[in-house]
Amino acid sequence: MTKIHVSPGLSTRENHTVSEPTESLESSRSEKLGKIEELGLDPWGQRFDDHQAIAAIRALPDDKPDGQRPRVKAAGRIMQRRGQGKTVFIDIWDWTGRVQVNMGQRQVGEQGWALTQLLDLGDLIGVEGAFGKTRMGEPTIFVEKLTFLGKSLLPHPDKWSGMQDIEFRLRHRYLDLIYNEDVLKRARNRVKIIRRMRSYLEEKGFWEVDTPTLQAVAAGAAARPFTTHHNALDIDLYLRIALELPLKRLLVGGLEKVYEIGRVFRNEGISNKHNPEFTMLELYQAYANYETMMDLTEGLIVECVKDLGGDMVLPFGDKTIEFTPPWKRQRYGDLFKEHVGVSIDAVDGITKAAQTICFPTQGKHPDVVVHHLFEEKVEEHLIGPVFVHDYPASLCPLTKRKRGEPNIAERFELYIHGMELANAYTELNDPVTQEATFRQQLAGLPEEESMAKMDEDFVRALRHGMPPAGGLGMGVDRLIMLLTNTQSIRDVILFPLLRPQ
RNA sequence: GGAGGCGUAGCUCAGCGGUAGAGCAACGGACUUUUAAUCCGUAGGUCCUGGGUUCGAAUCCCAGCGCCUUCACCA
Repeated sequence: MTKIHVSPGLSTRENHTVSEPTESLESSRSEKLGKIEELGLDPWGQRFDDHQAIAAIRALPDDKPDGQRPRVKAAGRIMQRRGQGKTVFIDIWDWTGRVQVNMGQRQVGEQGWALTQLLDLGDLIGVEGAFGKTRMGEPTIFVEKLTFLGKSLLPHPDKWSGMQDIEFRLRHRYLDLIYNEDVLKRARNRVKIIRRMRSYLEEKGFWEVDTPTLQAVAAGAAARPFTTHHNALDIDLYLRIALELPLKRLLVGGLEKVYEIGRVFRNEGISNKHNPEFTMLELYQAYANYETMMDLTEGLIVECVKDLGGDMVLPFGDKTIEFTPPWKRQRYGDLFKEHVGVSIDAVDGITKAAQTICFPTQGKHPDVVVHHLFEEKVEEHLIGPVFVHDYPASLCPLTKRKRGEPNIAERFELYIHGMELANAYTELNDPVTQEATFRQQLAGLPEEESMAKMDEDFVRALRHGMPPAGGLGMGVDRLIMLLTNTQSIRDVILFPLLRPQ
């Protein structure tokens, strides 16, 4: 991509090399790279041991008199440069912070000073020297030894305006991390949240397992899968759409508490709440039920919130979310009555309510109408966190029924800020019902149309006896959105899917 | 997939029918405590792509591509 022009009107200046006027920005940096080599230095750097985090250096006392100043060693990227004749001030940045360093001609030696002249914004350097303050009061590393650690051949974004263009940021996330502070902070918080999830589940006695991403049948959820192909076996395979069925097989195998935090792939639309690949937490606990899952879910998220800083009230957009436990637990039917104004089994009232929002009811199962009304009228009020539980059974055919209430399924969804964040059941462990329901769902649908897939092997596993169990699925990306006040899923996923350019 | 918006220098943006502009970055020069350093000088463009209208298009029109917003779809 480098443009190299040979212009006929070469410079008339003498005694030193002048860069070509038409030369690209990149090749002037390439020239400097050559000059760094001529100094006998490695323009791509070498191992640089025992450097300190910039934040740690900045925490050191900076008010000692010359001679008693702490010795420090740092590595980082050049963010700004202010020349002042025979001294130069450079801001270097690492993932903990930013600090000013000073190179004086006398202090860094002949080679160091020659190197200083070749430094560009974006280059990586290592510095060693004393840490103190300048006359202007700025904490500064006064460099005595300068080490070159890596050349940036391409110019970096504007030091002041940074990167604004969203597309540019997404396609150059590595620069976004450097130049937009929030991006690194959010990535950091994502790491913290997932780390705390793992440690919490470890404390509770769960095993983390890995189950296949490539599957012969993409089952466990109603979603369109991605297709791929295995050459040696000459078979089509699917990328998983859920973690559920392999994990439940492990329940059959005697693993009483298992979970997986893993990527699932759904070949569907993209929006600020949907990425084609996203991270799910699914966990299953033998001899438990959906109430066990409520306690566990609440504990898990509360611990994550604590770990982010301890404040139980977090901002989200123009609202705040109060995470202090215990969270509300409300029956689906009660919420429906409260916000729609009619009872969940009052068919006439429901039809009338549906008409007020112009939702056609003809030929529809009453519970389908009920759920549409729920989404329209109730969800927006669920700022929560709130566990909505005891769903109409027809909405969740693969869930165990409540004892003595055959029309109610033991399921909850956790709502926070109107968003469905987690979904949990008392798992159906009856293979006969499971298979019948599968078949009923598939009835009359051509293979391609149906998004719910029959997994014969899974039903066989159930026939060997799966313990009664509670199961939970949670959208990890969405949880991170809520806990980090992020409106778009693309900003909690480092590399969201973009159309190739 | 529908509707709307955006796409101009490496980055951030202005220009919206009459020679392509600014700040930062870059290049040459001055300056040993600056901090968005300053000062003097220089260079930098497929105005997203392709058509059309016009004497003349970055600008107006059409199509395409990409991104954003929103709706639809989505356990």
